[in-house]
Amino acid sequence: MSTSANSPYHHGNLRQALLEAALIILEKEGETGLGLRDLARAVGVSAAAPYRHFDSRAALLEALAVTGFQRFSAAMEAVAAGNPADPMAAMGKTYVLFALGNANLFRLMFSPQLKKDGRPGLRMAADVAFDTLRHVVGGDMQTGRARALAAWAKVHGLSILLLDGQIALRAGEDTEALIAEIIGSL
Amino acid sequence: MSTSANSPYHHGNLRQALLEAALIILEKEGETGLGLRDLARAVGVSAAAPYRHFDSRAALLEALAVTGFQRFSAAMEAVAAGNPADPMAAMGKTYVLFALGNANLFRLMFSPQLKKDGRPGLRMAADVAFDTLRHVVGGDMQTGRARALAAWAKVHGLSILLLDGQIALRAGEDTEALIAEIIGSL
DNA sequence: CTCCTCATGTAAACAATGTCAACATCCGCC
DNA sequence: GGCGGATGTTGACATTGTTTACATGAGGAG
Repeated sequence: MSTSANSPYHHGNLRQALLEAALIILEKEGETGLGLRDLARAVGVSAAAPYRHFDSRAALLEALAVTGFQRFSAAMEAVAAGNPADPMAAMGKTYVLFALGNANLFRLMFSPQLKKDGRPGLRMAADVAFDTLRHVVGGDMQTGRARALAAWAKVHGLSILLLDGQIALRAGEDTEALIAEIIGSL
Repeated sequence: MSTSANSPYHHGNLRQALLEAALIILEKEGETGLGLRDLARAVGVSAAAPYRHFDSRAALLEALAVTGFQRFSAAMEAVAAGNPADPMAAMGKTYVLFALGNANLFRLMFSPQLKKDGRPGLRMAADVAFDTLRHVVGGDMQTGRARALAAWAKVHGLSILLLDGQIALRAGEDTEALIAEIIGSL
């Protein structure tokens, strides 16, 4: 029996439940709205229980961001494998769509808060993600480095500007079309 | 006499003093480190005093971000006026250098927190800044819209990636040179 | 000049939050 | 069968943003 009707003293698999509930709250309420007490209540556990699995709220956030980077990497590899002809364009589109589809998670991944205090796990996950990205893009970061960085900057900037609502859609304009158009324009 | 030895009951010009001290603390400690009580203490005033000039901490942050956008606009117009030949490149470089020179202020300007709750003042200041930017870039947003947005995205993304330390400098590499190189690569 | 008003500042309190220490419960291994 | 450590609970503490009631004094009305 996993979760019996009367709440058992031991949750069985907290940590995972915390992370899942945290992800939902994060996307719905934003990083600020994700309080440890609310989270604990949502999972049906006391306020101090999360501390058995995460050293602090920042550690919880870090774990969340790490899963975000893993998911991000997976999406990137998948789309690159699916479009062997022109992986760059496909990856750029996926990059932006990932940001739009996981807005608050994406913001958390690049949160200055988290990297302010050490957080080596986050740094590692980010490095892994971008290393695979670099690897897929093509081997020579020597010669085409500036071009690769420019492409990355453009895609990342587009993601954030769209996320912040800074780039407004025109009447009857399609988001994906706009993304493709901007990415396409060198 | 500006600040007399015995602190007068009325500060004279709080609000301005608050904003200036807040800007210093912001750049030194980050947005999280900017607490209302610390700020009040830094200015030599009680913890509740700021509420006579700002409805909430968010309002204080908003005012700070607004000044940031004004300063940003001024820098942009100045550099555009100074380089009539090729304003685009000069503005791009200034854009990135502004972000690097006012890291936490720049982050605050694009903080999702602030725009989450109305904050029409911030929205207005941002629109004004980007309108002048659009105006300088060139009239036809109709035809060259995608190109303009792509340039904006590239510059903005480069700013954030550099800010977050995501783009690492190589040994003996100059920041400005890297910026110019990336901006130059279409 | 005097007085009175209102903007500005203070003090004390409240609710909420992250966090910790002391205690309770129970899973799994000898 | 019993014991130990992992896991969860309770209660408390410090800190923060914020509000309410009160204090101060600058500056105009008479």
